[in-house]
Amino acid sequence: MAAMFDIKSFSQLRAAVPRAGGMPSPCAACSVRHLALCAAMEENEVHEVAAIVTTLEISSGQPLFDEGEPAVHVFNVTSGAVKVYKLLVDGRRQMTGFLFPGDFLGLANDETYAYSAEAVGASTVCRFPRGKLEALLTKYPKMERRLLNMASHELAAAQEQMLLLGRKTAREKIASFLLMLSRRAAQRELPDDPVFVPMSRNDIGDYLGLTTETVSRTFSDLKSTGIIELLPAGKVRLARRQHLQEIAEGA
Amino acid sequence: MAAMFDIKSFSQLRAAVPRAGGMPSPCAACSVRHLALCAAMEENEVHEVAAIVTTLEISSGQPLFDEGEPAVHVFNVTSGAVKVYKLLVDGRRQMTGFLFPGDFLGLANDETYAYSAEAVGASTVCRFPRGKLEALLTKYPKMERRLLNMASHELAAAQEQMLLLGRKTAREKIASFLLMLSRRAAQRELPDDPVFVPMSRNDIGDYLGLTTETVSRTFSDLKSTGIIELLPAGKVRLARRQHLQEIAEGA
DNA sequence: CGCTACGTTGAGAACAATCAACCCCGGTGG
DNA sequence: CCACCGGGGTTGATTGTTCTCAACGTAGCG
Repeated sequence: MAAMFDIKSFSQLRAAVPRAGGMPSPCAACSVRHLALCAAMEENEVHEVAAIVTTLEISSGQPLFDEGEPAVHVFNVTSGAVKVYKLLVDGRRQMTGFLFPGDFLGLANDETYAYSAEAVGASTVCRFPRGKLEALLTKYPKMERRLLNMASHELAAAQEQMLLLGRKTAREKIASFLLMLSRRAAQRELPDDPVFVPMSRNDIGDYLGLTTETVSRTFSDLKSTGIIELLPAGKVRLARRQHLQEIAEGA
Repeated sequence: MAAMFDIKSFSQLRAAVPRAGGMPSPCAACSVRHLALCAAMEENEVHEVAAIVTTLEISSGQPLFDEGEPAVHVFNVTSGAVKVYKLLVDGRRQMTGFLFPGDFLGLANDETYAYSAEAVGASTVCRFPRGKLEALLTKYPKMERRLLNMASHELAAAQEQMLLLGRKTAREKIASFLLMLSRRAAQRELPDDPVFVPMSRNDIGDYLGLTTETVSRTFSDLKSTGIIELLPAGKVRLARRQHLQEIAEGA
């Protein structure tokens, strides 16, 4: 298979953010506002968000923050993808999520981040100072409600992932993973059938609790059964989606 | 080993809730208020919570709700313990959490519960109609903030559990589990060294992504190494806590 | 007083991990 | 310009941890 990740094809994940350099309000033109925290805000209120936000361009592999650092910022992904993970002392890694445009990260009860985050391919995020965001949440309870909803969604996703990690076979894990990527792409109005898989086999393994080799073998296996097709540039066609769905559910 | 669970010893989990039958405000005397959602409320405000709450006595094994049911209520555990889990179609089960007094459950973005919940031993919970609680959250933003904090804590715990499920060995899982129980008991000012383990080997297995047999073998193994001691009535002494800690962290 | 549920232990099987070789592609520097 | 190098992916052979199947003990309950 061709390299799973290259910058050119990765651009398909980038939501277009048409704005002139130095424009004061990146939020007004934000293409993922309907998915993000800011969905709670009216047109005439977003400037208050814009006032505290910094837009950052993150190049591939660059960290946003590391586990244990003081949690001074929270983030919203606006283009590209971000992976978040935890490590054991001997280096074993568990990816706890892949985040796409509109997704939120950095919530911490503690004063430090509970996980590390880094860009998968070139990405952009908007960054909020934690204190200022909290002030905004206090001023706009509907924004806080929105955040609670997002956290609650995340919690449901985390529980689904626990089911996957604890009880599914390698085959079921990969099937679930591909369908999850497809569903999330559809939500963002990106191509969801030849679905774009921007992360490496190793990253996928660390997300699903498998090794690189098992991920690779399982892809090959699903391919040889005609359930998926591996296309160039990291795209995967879900040739028999219904069958894939059944595998994912453990049927 | 003696049965891991019996009603008599289970009573140690019950926080004393001294109140006369039919008293109007169970919340005023609630012994876990400082841990629960109501921690956000002042003395003179709890009656508003009491007005919408119903206190339920749940006997061992009785369900609170099942995955997929309309999510009309949310709950706060006040005594005993509750297990929450998800199922695959063929019956494989993943426990997504064990909840103790003060813990909250039933958050659902969707209109249906994303998981099932049932009592582990006789327990009591207080039940809120979802709509009325939401109204209260709107009236008292500090309560909503409290809920967000609780959700955020849960999220961190879920991520920790993903690390466990995806990357830890059986031995590491059991060590982590025992320490988690001990920590949570300490938070509730219950005995944390001979720690009380109220759930069955099977429940533990479904929480840790292991089989009953592996759980049992691993307990035996830790015991024969002198790291833990299995006491009657489901109590476990963490004889070498530091060592257990190192195992849990993967050292 | 047997029955059932739970726990323990053993033997063997199986799924995924590990160790290893190889390919392909892209980038780099001689 | 092309050979080298390194990262990612695939595939094979073997190992090993955990699962499965099975037997048995014990405690509590009807």
